[in-house]
Amino acid sequence: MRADALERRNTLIKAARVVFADRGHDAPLDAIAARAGVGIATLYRNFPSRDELAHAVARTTLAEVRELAVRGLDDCGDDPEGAWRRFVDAVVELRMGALVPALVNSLDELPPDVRESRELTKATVTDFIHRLQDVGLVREDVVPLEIIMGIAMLTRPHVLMFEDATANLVPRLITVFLAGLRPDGAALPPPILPESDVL
Amino acid sequence: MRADALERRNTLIKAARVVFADRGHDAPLDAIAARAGVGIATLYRNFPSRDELAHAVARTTLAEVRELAVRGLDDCGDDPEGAWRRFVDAVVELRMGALVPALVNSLDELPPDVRESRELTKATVTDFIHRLQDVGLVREDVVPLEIIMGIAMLTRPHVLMFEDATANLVPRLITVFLAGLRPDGAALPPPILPESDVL
DNA sequence: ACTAAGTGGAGGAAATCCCTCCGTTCCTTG
DNA sequence: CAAGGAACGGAGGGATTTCCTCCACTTAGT
Repeated sequence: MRADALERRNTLIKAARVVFADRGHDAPLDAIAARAGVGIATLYRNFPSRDELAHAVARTTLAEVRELAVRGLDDCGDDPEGAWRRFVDAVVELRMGALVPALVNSLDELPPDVRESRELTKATVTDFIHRLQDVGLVREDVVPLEIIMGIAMLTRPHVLMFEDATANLVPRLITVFLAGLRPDGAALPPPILPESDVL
Repeated sequence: MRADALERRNTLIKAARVVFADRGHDAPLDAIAARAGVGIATLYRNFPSRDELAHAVARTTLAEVRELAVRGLDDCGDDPEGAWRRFVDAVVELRMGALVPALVNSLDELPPDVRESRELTKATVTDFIHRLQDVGLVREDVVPLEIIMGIAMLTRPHVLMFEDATANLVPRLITVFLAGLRPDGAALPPPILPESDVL
């Protein structure tokens, strides 16, 4: 494969991740090509179908999440609290909210390697959270899956819901959510949210 | 206005609320008419544009939320905890998640009465939450608006994201969120979430 | 029973999105 | 540095979805 072609391919995957995150799993493919600064044909040549593109995104994202969880587990000895916070922040940054449909909708036709990656990631994240529960940072009456789902729900595509406001809002909501996950209450960073006119 | 026509109009508003909640603010109007058991023409006769329909939904929903907040304030003396929980449950039931775009996207062209209703509801809910903060049920470092937004985010349309699983998931996530809002930690109902294959 | 208000849904118009095709560009290798 | 082929871009026809009008028919109300 030609070097520049490979680079474009990766650019496409990155663009797809952003566009999926911003506009949902159904975003027009043209928008992805445009964001990648690439012709629509290039997209189709690399990923004949939307699913294949989504799977490519899933592969890299799942790998990243897994790596984050591994690192989290490593850091658990020293500073579990920091490890947890860093993990969540990074996962939020990845905004896998829009990815869920691709991983769930057609569970059966999921390519084996993606499915495998999914299981692996799930297992590692579960380990990590169980560890946090052992240490007493996360309440016991919560299933790891729920935590992931909560983060996913809170980081789902906004579709211009509130534009600027959201930038500060989501991290705040995540923090509240995290506080709700603790056996004790946890402090919150000060609200940056402007007294907007929303609602 | 003829009696049966009025009834159909209300049916349409109810149907619109459900469909908007299920499929988002962009749901096809045909789907709404179908759910109301009514021809598409009837919808257009009553609501010439999508916005007018959305505004009608907003009017009734805002009024309901306001009434809930008023009741919450009333019950605050006896049983603030129960009042809060009942309020949240009811608001979750209303699923105003999908309504937000209609109230935010074109803030300027919002019909005066809707805008007014919005302000009124906002004020009452804010009062309610401030009261809860005074009583020590809700942490002080959170803005009422954020709470509403959190609930809205967690109750946004799922679009078949996980179907059954979600039914149990959302209330659980709300509970975690509420726990995160408390100065202390709060207990959680037991997880009903099946060990699904999701993610 | 009469009338006017109200209804349903077919179907053309419009918008969106998909995806192929082919002339052009630019890596790469010798 | 030139030749060959890999890779590109984007126009545009086709398919799909959604909109929304139009009019023959139905029904509430007096």
